[in-house]
Amino acid sequence: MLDLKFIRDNFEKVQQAVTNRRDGIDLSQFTTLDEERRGYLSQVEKMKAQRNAVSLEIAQIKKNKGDAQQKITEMRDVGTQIKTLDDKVRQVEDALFQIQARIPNIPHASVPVGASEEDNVSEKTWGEIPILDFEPKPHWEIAEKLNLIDFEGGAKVAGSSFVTFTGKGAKLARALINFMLDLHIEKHGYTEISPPFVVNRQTMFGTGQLPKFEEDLYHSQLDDLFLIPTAEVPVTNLLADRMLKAEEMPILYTAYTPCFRREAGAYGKDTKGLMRLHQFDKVEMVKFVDPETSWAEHEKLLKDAEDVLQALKLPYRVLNLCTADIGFSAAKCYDLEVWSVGVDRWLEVSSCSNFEAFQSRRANIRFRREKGAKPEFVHTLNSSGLALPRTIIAILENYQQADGSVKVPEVLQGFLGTDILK
RNA sequence: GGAGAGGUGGCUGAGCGGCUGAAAGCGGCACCCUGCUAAGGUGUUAUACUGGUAACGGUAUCGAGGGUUCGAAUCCCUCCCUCUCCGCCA
Repeated sequence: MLDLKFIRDNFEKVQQAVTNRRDGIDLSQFTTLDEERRGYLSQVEKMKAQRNAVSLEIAQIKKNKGDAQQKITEMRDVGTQIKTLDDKVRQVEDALFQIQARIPNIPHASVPVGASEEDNVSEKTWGEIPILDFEPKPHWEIAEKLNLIDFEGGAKVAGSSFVTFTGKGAKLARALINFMLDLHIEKHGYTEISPPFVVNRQTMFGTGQLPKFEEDLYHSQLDDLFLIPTAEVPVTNLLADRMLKAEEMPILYTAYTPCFRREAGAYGKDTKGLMRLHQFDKVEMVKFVDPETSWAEHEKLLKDAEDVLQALKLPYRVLNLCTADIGFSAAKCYDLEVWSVGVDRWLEVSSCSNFEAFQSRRANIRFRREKGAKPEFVHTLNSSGLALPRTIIAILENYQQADGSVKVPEVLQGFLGTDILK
């Protein structure tokens, strides 16, 4: 969320950002509402000041055993007027907030302006695309043949786009989770968090999923609780309403969680195999940093995510997402895409974003630069490190052998207890 | 699910319906004193919105939302959360 005063003072800039993002939000009411709000506010505050003053007088008069009836009657009227004006203020503020809460973050200057994902800029590629001397199979065929995944079982117990990992497939997922967590904890200095997989409305607001994207979330009406679409949500909000000390930052958290997404509007897309699921596993990294350092931390975060792919020896590229493609809350976002020979395309396995103060303002995560200084909002960042299903796709497809077996990436062999899946 | 206790500033913790934005302590900051170590003294120290170039004002905020009242941290109602005990269950 952007600061109200910032929007007021930089209205053109905000409008430009909205346009560049191809975000449909209509800002035309903002200025009117903002001015209306301040108008009512100054009116009602004057009346409250008067009421406060007269109330003191009444107290004095009563203390001296005088008759305050006249003033009390006057103030009774003022009180009623205050009540009506307060209602108006609230109404206007609600309307204003509806707009404010839906305004996306301002893209950083280094974000390419673009109209669609076509305009994302490839910053680098790493690794060699494997050349197979046989016709590569897609992962769903490999997985089914090796009994790693039960696609029908998932569909039966839950519905389409839910899968069940079985046997070595389940263990491969667990191996990946352990490998990634250990890497981030031991090599990259993150602290492991195992958060709730279910969160309340306020928490979803804090990271920006609400109010705009409610239809993408699984929701329990009875409790007004939501299944998390990413660990970013509970982990970032873990520090909501906190006042951090400058010296405790940066705070680095990593967490494994399942992620639940309704994928509304994506029906019929990527229905084969593991490409797009309603539930998937992911290891996430979250950072809370001093605003001065957040862009450097963003690059380091990207590196931490890349390390996973490099360790797995999977070829990938880094995209700098253009204005039309970055997420609502992000000021800048790199996507990591792995190449997979079976499906013959790039697959997104990580988004690495800097949110600057956009989330911390919503979740009220602050710090003091030094003792006695004014509180400021921290900057938050996060990156997948990585999402499992597409990583598994890439492993199965890129490591497949002519005989139908799959070699296990070296770094996973210890976790999986074997060097070949067959 | 049943019974009880409680939610106040960066933290701990007081607070008869009116001079309480909120005692006290801790912590922080500034200064002073102290010839060592340790300590001691004085002052100062919330946030947001809003008006103003500024100086400086105004308003709000004691879990949330309503209500009573001229006036609510303080009284009433509803809800949320935390803790303790009991029951049930991984």
